[in-house]
Amino acid sequence: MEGKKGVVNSELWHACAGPLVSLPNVGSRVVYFPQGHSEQIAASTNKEVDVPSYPSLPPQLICQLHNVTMHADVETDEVYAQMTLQPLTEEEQKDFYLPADLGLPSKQPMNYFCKTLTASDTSTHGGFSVPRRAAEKVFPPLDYTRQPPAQELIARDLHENEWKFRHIFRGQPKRHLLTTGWSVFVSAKRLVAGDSVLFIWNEKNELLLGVRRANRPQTVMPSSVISSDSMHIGLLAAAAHAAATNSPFTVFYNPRASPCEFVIHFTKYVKAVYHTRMSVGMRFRMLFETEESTVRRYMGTITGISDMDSTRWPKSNWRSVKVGWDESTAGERQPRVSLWEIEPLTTFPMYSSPFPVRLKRPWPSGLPLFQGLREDELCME
Amino acid sequence: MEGKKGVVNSELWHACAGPLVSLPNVGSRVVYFPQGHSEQIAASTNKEVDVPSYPSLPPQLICQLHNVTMHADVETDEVYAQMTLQPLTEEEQKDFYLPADLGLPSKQPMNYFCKTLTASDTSTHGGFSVPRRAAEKVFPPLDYTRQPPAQELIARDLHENEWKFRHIFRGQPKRHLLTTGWSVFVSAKRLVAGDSVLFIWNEKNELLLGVRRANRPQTVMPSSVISSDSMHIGLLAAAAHAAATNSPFTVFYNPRASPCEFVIHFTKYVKAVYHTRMSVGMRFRMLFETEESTVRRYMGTITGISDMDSTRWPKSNWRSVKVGWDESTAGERQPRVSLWEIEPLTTFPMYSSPFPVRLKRPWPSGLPLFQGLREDELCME
DNA sequence: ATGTAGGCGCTACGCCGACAA
DNA sequence: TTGTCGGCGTAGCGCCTACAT
Repeated sequence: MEGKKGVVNSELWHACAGPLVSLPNVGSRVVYFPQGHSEQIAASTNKEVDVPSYPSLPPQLICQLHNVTMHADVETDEVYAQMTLQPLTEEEQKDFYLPADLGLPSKQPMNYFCKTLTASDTSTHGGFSVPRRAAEKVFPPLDYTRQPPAQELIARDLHENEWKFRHIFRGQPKRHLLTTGWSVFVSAKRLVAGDSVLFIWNEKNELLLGVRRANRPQTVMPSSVISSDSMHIGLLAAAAHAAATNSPFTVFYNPRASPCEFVIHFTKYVKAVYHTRMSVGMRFRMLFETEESTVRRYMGTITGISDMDSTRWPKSNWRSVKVGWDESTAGERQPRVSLWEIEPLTTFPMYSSPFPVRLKRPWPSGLPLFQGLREDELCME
Repeated sequence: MEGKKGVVNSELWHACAGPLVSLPNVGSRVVYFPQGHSEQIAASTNKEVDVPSYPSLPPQLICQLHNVTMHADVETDEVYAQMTLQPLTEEEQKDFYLPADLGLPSKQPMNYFCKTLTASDTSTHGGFSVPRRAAEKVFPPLDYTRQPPAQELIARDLHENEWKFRHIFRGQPKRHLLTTGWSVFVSAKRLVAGDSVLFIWNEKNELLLGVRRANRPQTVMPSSVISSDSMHIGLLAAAAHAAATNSPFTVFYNPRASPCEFVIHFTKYVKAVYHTRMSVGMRFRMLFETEESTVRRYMGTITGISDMDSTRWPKSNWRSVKVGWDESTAGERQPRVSLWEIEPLTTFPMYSSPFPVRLKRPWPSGLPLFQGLREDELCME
C-alpha cells in the first residue's frame, strides 16, 4: 500500500473524504474543468480574483488520467488527491475503448463510524465517549467477564502513526469510553469541539483512525508563497500549455475544501450533457453529505440554464444550471449546479435508450465540445 | 501603523527579517527577476521543476513599485512582504526622475535583542534565561529595592497579541529570568530549542516580541492546493502578462525562505552591472547574517562569470558570478552570487567617476537590457 | 443512550537555588 | 555570565461516578 512516500491508505482516505467523493480510475478518460479548478483555488485562498481570460483554453479538456495518488496534509490531516492528466488529441478522442468507469460514489468502509466531538470529548477533563453501536461494530469485542471490561486499542492514522487508547466499558449506566491516550491524540491533532473523528475496522483486522475538521469559516491559506492571482494564472497557463502540446499536467483536488469536483468521469459527463433532457421547470434531486457522514437527497427545481461566466467561460457546462431548493434552509446549498451533479425526476427511461436523445435546448447548436468525435461513437453501457 | 488588516509593525517585521533585508520604497524603480522568484518558489516547495521556458519573458523587468506591505503568517509568524510591481514601458524607462533609493540595509531597532533558545529555555522545567546586557538594554528597569526585584512585562507580537511575562532578577549568582507566562508563549508559538526570540523596546516605550524559527531542513509546503509546476508557470505567466500589458502584478517575497532577493533597487542594479568592473580572479567581500543576528563579511574570489541557466535564462545577470569562498566551512554559502550582492575589493574609486566604466567582458556586446535607455542618462548620485 | 459536572488522586509543570562550564 | 540539574509545592490533568436530558 505504501509504495510511494506520502501515499496514504485508500480506505481511510475515502472515509475521510466522505461518501460522495469518488476518484476516477487510472487510465480512464476524464473531463477537466479549469473553471472549476479556479473555483477551488478561490475557495482555498478566500480570494476572488480578476484574472485575464484565456481564450485559447477551452472550458473543458478531455484527458486521460495517468495517475492518481491520495495524500494527507502533514499538519492538518486534510485529504487531497494528486492527479496527472494528459489532454487527448482529436485522434485519440476518436480512437478509444472506454472502460466502463462511471465513478460511482466510492463504497465507504463496512465497519466504521464517524463522530462529531462534543465539548466533553475535547476538554481536558475527561476522555472520549464512544457511541454504543459504534463501539460494538468497529472495536474488537471486550471480555465482559472482566470487571470492568477493558482493552488497549491501537489505531493507525493517515501518516502511519500509531495511537494507543484504553477502551473501557463502565459507568452507570454502562458506556464505552476511550480514556488513557485520548487527550494526547486530541492535542496532537489539535482537535476542537465540532471536529470529527472516524474509526475503521478493516478486513485485515486493523484499526484505522481519521480526522475531519469542522468547516472553519476562514481557512486562511498561507498565501505567503505566491499571489492568488499567480495561482489562477498558473493553473490556466499550465492547462493551456498541456492542451496545446498534449503533454501531462498535474492538479491537486481537495474534496473537502469546496464543493467543486472539477475532474469528472468522461462517461458521466457525456451522459449528463448529451443523453439527458434538462429544461427550466424540471424537478430534480441531488445528493448531499449529512453531518453524520451519510448521504441524503435534496430536491429542487431548475430555474434557468445559462453560462455562469459568459465572458470568461462562454458555453461552458460548469454550473450552467440555476436551481431553487425545496428546503430553503438558508443559502447553504449552491444556487448553481452542473448537469452531472443532478438527477432529473422523470418517468421515462433515460439511459437504456439505444437512441441517445440529443439535448435540444438551451444549448446553442453546434456546441464545439468534441471536435471530431461523433456522438454515436460513444460507448454507453 | 495598522491601516490595513494583516499589515504588521514595520520595526518588528524588519527585526524578524534580519539585518540584511531591505524593502524598496513605494514609488521607486526596481528590477524584478523571474528567475530569482522561481528559485524562491523552488525553495519553498522543495521541488525543482522543469517548466517550459518563456522566451517572451525577459530575464529581468524594470518596474515601478506601487505598493509594499509587510505581513506575517498567522500560523508560523513567518514574515513576508507583498509587493505590487508595474513593468515600465520603454517610454517610461526613459522619462524618469530617480529618487535616490539605494536600499541600504534597513536600520535595525536600537534597543533590541535576539536570543537563540536553549534546551532549558524551551523545556517545561523552567523559564527563560535573559542575557544580562539584553535585559538591561531592552526591559524597563527593575526596582532593585524590592527583594527580589520583579515586574510584569507585556509584549506585543506581530499579530497584535499581547503576552504577559513575570520578569524577575534572582538566583545565585543573580540573573534575569522570565518565569510565569513564558511556557504558554513557547507552546502557543510552538518554539523548540534552536529557534530564536527577539524583544524590542521602541521609542514609544512599547515592548515588541518576535520569533525566528531555526532553518528546519524541510519546510514542507502544504502543496495540496496547486502543483509546484503550476506555481512556477503561474509566476512566469503572470510576469509575462504584466510585461506585455504594462499592468501591475503582485509577488510575495519571503526573506527567510531562501537567500534570493529577487526584487532589487534599480540604482543598485545599474551600479553593479554597468559601473563596476568584475573579472575572474577578482577578490570581493559579501555580507552575511550571523547566528546572533548581526552582519559579518566573508571574503572570496571570483572564479567565473557565466549564465546560470543558459537555456532558460540566457544573458541573465541573476547569479552570474561563480565564486570561491576563503573560509570553506562546508558548502553553506552559495557557489553563485549576483553582481549586486558583492563588493569588489579594488583600490581605485568606482562610484565617483564621472565616466562610468562599461563592463567589458564577459557580457556579450549590446546586451539588451534597457532598450531605449542610454546609459549616460542614468542619474547616479 | 450520552453529555456534563463534582469529587479527588497524582502526575508533571514550573519556581527555586546549587552547581559548573 | 548562563546552561542544566535536584529539590519541592501545587495547579490541573484525567479517572471515576452521579445526574440530567
